[in-house]
Amino acid sequence: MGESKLDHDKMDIQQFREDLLNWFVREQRDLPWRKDNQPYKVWVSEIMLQQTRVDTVIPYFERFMEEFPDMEAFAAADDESVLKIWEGLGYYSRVRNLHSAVKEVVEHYDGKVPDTREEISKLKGVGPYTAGAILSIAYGKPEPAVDGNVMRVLSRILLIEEDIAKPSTRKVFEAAVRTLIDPANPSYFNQALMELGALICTPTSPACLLCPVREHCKGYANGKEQVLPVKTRKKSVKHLSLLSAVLKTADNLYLIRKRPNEGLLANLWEFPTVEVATSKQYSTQRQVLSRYLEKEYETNIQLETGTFTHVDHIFSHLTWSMDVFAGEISKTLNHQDEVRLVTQEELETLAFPVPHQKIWKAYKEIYAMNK
DNA sequence: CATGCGTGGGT
DNA sequence: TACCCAAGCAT
Repeated sequence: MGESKLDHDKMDIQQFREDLLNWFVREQRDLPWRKDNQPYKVWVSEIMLQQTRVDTVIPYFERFMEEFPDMEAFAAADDESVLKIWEGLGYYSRVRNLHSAVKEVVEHYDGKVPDTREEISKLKGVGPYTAGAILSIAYGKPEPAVDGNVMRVLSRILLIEEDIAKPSTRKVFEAAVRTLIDPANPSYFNQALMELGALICTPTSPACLLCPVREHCKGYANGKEQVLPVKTRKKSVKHLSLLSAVLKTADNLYLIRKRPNEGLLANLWEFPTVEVATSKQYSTQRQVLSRYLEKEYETNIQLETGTFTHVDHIFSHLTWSMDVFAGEISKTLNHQDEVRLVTQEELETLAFPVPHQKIWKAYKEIYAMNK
């Protein structure tokens, strides 16, 4: 008597919270964005961490906070600096949206990050996960922050077999978190679930024997920890062949152009590049590229006979196979927004996608112009 | 709801 | 090699 199912679950939930949070207090990693809970820092770190590993983010976060220590500093930054500090981190629309949203907060929220889901969700780039993360970590609010870690961890603990690849499934886990979350410390609860997913309850071969909440785990109890979460995989990637050129004038200026302001690698700079149907012989490639460049830039261009490098790059949804020529431009051209002739030093202040960084690195090594 | 959007690491 | 994965969001 008095041992209703609800009472039993309540007891279990309290023990679960205690075991989880004790583990987190003991084992959490020392990360630069955990030094304090300033909303701005939490916000920046959460945007950087979207689909991105902790080890990758750390140096970016340090540089970011050094250059833009507060929202006012970041709001005042120019677009090129904003893109440059994100160079190599990927998903570049994140920083464009963050810049826009921080300016919005500085100008229309009196410099204070909103503390309700309703208001914070209006900011560009702040979706359901990021809203919950900021609200719980910076403001201590009992809001779910459901990311891939949380879905994996809770699918095992609660033995939830819904397909986590489906967008609608997130709601199931948000409901679960609302039941489980520790009202006394929502910040640690949410972070602990994610930390557990990163350190113990990993995608492959979870370390169940080291798990602080193994006794609460239905997946483990049923021998299903290896088959959870259920996740359907997606489509194959498309392969593209590209020809690219590093073009230099007689007075050592390089031709670069800005990519379109939306879509893949939006607003980043690149060496002139053209897509071709298939990879062909160098002589044919050289002809195709030469014709393209002369038509595009209406200037005389002399390409070297063979390519100086080949770059393969794998994106999440497509691959580039790039053959790259070096060449000379015989005439200068008018400066435009999208096309520029720049010195080596100027070039290196601008943001390039990784494959073009590889091209530039190979070019400098081959033409012995390091330093 | 499905798709596009980066990059680097792991097996 | 060829996947799969990582603190998602906008459209």
